[in-house]
Amino acid sequence: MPTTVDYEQLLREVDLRVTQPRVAALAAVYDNPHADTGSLIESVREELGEVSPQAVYDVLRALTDAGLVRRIEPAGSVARYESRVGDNHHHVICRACGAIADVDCAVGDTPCLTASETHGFAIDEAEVIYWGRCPSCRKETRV
Amino acid sequence: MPTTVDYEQLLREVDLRVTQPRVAALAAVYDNPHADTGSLIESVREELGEVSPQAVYDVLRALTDAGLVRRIEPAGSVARYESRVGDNHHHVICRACGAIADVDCAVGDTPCLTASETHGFAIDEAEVIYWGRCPSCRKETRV
DNA sequence: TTCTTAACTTGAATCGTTCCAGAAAAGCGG
DNA sequence: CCGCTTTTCTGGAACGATTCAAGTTAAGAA
Repeated sequence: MPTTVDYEQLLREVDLRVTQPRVAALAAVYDNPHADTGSLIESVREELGEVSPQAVYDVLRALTDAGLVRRIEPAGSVARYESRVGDNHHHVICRACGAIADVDCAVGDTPCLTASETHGFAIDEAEVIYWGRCPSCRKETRV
Repeated sequence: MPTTVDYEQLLREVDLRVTQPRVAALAAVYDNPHADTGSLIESVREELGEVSPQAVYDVLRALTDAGLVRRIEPAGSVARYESRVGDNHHHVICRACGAIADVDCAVGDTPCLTASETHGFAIDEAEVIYWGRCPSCRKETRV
């Protein structure tokens, strides 16, 4: 579990000024995987008191641009953020409740990076989303 | 190239009433692959005259629910629709201009359907998006 | 044709997100 | 430690895609 000092270190490494909202937002993303912006705003507020939503939006954008966090936008959902970056993992999402879980690459490190026909595109990332139903939603349907 | 009769046939097959907006919207999706809702509304209006945006929204939802068209929502983009359904193909999207092209499955029919660790999820679809730069945007950068 | 149901119109509302101008704070050189 | 410069944060408003609600119209069955 990273400490405040670790978060400050991460920020400095990407030339971002160390501010309370940034440290708190970074910690919130680490503590709440796949959380949406609203949840993160709440987390930051629990830590620091009143903070404007726009500040959190700005911070998340800065963190995303710097590569410290990853923004994911599943269809039919609001933007979500996660702290795992650069390891080429994917996601499995429940159609019913929207729950998200991490899935490591099925085949080696960059499995789907090789499309059959690229139409001349220079591909730099393959994003994979597995759609299905999570365990608890499967139970509910059976009842 | 399907005709109006073909579209009517498709609608009847899924127990949807045949209406002018529906036929026009279905034709629009076939004629404009990966078009967003706004473009489809325009296409329908060129065909039928004044049609309310909500009608097109409703029609597209009905067509999507019926499985006649597929709705895709790339991150950072509005909803788009395509007529290719049920063939498990994927997409390559340009980060710069948002252009979308179809990509057939790299490995057989259901390549990525086998995640390494499913967390108990019942997976029914694997959605793959290849992110990169399209040929024309690559040219622009070089200049 | 007549009836029933589904579909369309009109109008407004919602919600996540972004933009703007001004105030505040952090970092840095002195 | 002090003041300056730059960046960030605040507060408010705006935006745009999508959805909701109520009433009217049209499609398909009897």
